[in-house]
This record gives sequence, structure tokens and C-alpha cells, in this order.
Amino acid sequence: MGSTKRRDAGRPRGAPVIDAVMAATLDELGTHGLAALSVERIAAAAEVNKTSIYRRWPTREALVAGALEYVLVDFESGQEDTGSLRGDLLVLARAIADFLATPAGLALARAAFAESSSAELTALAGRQFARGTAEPVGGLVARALERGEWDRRTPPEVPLSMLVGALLHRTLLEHQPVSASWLDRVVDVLAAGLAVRP
Amino acid sequence: MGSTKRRDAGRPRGAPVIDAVMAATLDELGTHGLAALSVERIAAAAEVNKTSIYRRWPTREALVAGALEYVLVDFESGQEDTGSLRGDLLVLARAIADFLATPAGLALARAAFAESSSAELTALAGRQFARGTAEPVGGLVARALERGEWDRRTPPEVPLSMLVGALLHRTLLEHQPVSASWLDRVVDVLAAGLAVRP
DNA sequence: ATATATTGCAACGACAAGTTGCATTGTCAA
DNA sequence: TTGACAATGCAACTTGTCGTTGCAATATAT
Repeated sequence: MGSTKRRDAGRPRGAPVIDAVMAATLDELGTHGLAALSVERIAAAAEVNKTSIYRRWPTREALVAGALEYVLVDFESGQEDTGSLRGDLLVLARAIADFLATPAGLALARAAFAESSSAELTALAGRQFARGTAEPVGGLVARALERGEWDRRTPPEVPLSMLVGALLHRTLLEHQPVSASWLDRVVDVLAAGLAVRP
Repeated sequence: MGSTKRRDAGRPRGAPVIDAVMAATLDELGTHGLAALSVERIAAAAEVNKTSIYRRWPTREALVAGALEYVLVDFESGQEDTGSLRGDLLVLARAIADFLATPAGLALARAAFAESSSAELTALAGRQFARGTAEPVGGLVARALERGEWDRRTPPEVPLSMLVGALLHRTLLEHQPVSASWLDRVVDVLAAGLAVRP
């Protein structure tokens, strides 16, 4: 979002180029991966000369880092209180699944998985991805504890790994869409497994 | 035997070279990924001239395909009957986790996740990985159903995605080892979540 | 209208990929 | 043992992509 302001003296036709390049970079990340990324392909996809890219982002790392930070992961919908742990999990999972279905989400996930030579970028992607998935969990867990739906012996990271992992497995490995019925089953198992055990 | 055959005339010093190249290829897959794989790096790592690789495997796809099929994923240990669903899950998960901790396992998982230009290889990696993880589940589920530990409404693919996904999340995303305590928690949630619900 | 910054374009050197011809060496078979 | 053959090592070559540079064209703010 954000349109160019008239007071911006020093950026004539920059914004649209930046947007196009960032989008193309995310697309390239999703299709060819972090290590095999080609600036010339990005330039062609963004309909921009490659020199324009090289001038604005001197190194490949800068370009990718910019694109990854360009992805705003806000799962505020995951913060929603539906009245039950099962409902909260369902909303959060759906938000993550929808994000993974976008080119940007796919790109971010793949970049986080890749172990290219530039470990910094992988770490950045991992941080961005973790921020998006782990952040909304705090409120969810607190509410579930309050309702007595969450066994205190289970640390939050465990079911988060299971939920996000299942989504990644379904999307990136099985290459199948996250249907409502499939997600229902996953959340069924999770909610039941998190319930207070005797 | 009776008739003179020159069938085995052609493989003087082949085997050790093949082994070294396959191992180096799996290593390269794990470190640089499928798309950014370099034959020259593999040749250097295997202490073999690059022409030897190019002659034996004409294309890059053939090389990678050979390496992926070279990985024999047999989780027969996952077939073990421990007497309880929880125990069976624990054994299977440990076998998968240990495999993911090896260079070959890491390479296979990464190759399955990557979406390089050669979709065939990704598919092959996915098949190999799925074969290793999904195969032992049949017996496990049957035994759990017999024991009354598995709600018939839950299809086997769902908890399998959750278990394998959690392992992948832990290993490839969090970059943390699969400790016994962490695995205990995961299996706790899974076993409880799979139990017959009223 | 002018100044300034950004973009497009074309050409360039650098470097890795993949190929080819030839010498060397290991292994099988007689 | 020895000859024949296949596999390997080595070096040079072609090709293609990457990233850089100089210059002209163009958009924007003042």
C-alpha cells in the first residue's frame, strides 16, 4: 500500500519499480529457490532492466533480504477469540494455510527451508516465518489455559510445530490444498491431544 | 561357467568412484540444494575428475536421480510392535528423526521441498521420502485399531503429516536436535489426540 | 523550464558449465 | 604373464550467464 507523496523530492519513478521487483523476487524465490535465484529472470519478470536492480540492491543478499522483509506477516486474525481452543486453532491454521497458498508465503517458507551458502538469509527467512506463526500463539494458549482446555505439562512450541509442520507437509510435500475437512481432522487431534490428561 | 561371457568385462575401478560420487552428491544436495548443485564441487569433494562424472551421468538430472535412488530408506524398525500405540509412534518417530540427522536424509528432505525447474526430480525425492515415512504406518495403524487406541474417524494420513511435519519443523526450520523429551511431548499429544473420543 | 535523479541500453570482462581429444592406468581374459 | 580394453585424469576449448560500466533518454520536483 502507500502512494507516493508529493514531498518526496528524490524518488521520481521509484516506488512502482520497487514493488514490481520485490514481487518478482518473491516469485523467483518460490519457483527457483534461494540458491538458484537469477537476477536477470527477476528483471525480465518485473519488466525492468537488470541494471536498475543492481543499482538499487548492490548484492543478491540485499535483494532477497529486502524482499523477505517486504512480506508483512501479520496473522492478527489468529489472535481472534472464538470461545474454544478448537476454534482458535482452526482460525490460526486457516490463516497460516492461506498465507502459504500465496506466492509470498510459499517463497518465505521455501527460503526458510533452504540451506544455501548464505546462512544469514536463511536465518532471516526463518525469523520472519517464525514471527508470523509463533506470535499469535501466546494469547491462544493463555485463553486455553484459562478455559482448562490445555494441559499445563505441554509446552506451546510442541503443538505449534505439529500444526505448522502438518501444514507445511501438506502444502510443500504433498502439494495438496488445505481443505476444510483435512484441517478439521488435524485440529480434532490437536485439541483432543492437548486436553488435560488424568 | 560353460560359455565364455564378457559381460563383466566393463567395470574395472568403477564401484568406489560411484560410491564417492553418490555420497558427495547427497552432501551437495544437503548443503547447496537441488537447483544450485555444482558438479565441479561434487567432483572435488569426491576426489574425482569432473569428466568422470559427466561420462557416467550425462545430465545433472541423471546424477541427482541416481543419488536419490541410492538412498535406501528402510524404516523396518518402524514396523516394530511395542505393545502400545505410543510406543510404536515413538519408535517410528525416532527412526525418522535419526534418518533426518544424516546427510543423506537431510538431502532427501531438502530435495523434496525444493521446487527447482526440474519437477521430475522433486517428484522423485517426494516419492522416496513418502515411501520411507508412510510405509511403516500401515501396520502401526492396524495394531492400534485392534487395541482400541485409534479413533476410526481419523484417517492415517493426518497424524502422519503431523508427526513428520513436526520433525521437519524441528529439524529444518528450528535447526534443533530431536531430543527424547521433545519427542515424548509430541507423541503424548498425538496418542492422546488419536484416542477414541466419546 | 531547468536541474537532478532514475532508468534503459549495449557492450564488456570474469567465471563456471559442459565438451573434446589424448595420455595414463587399472582390470579382465586368454 | 601379457595383451586388450575400458575407465580415469588432464588440459584446452566453447558456451552462456553474471555482474559492471559508460552513456543516452526520461520522469519528477522546484
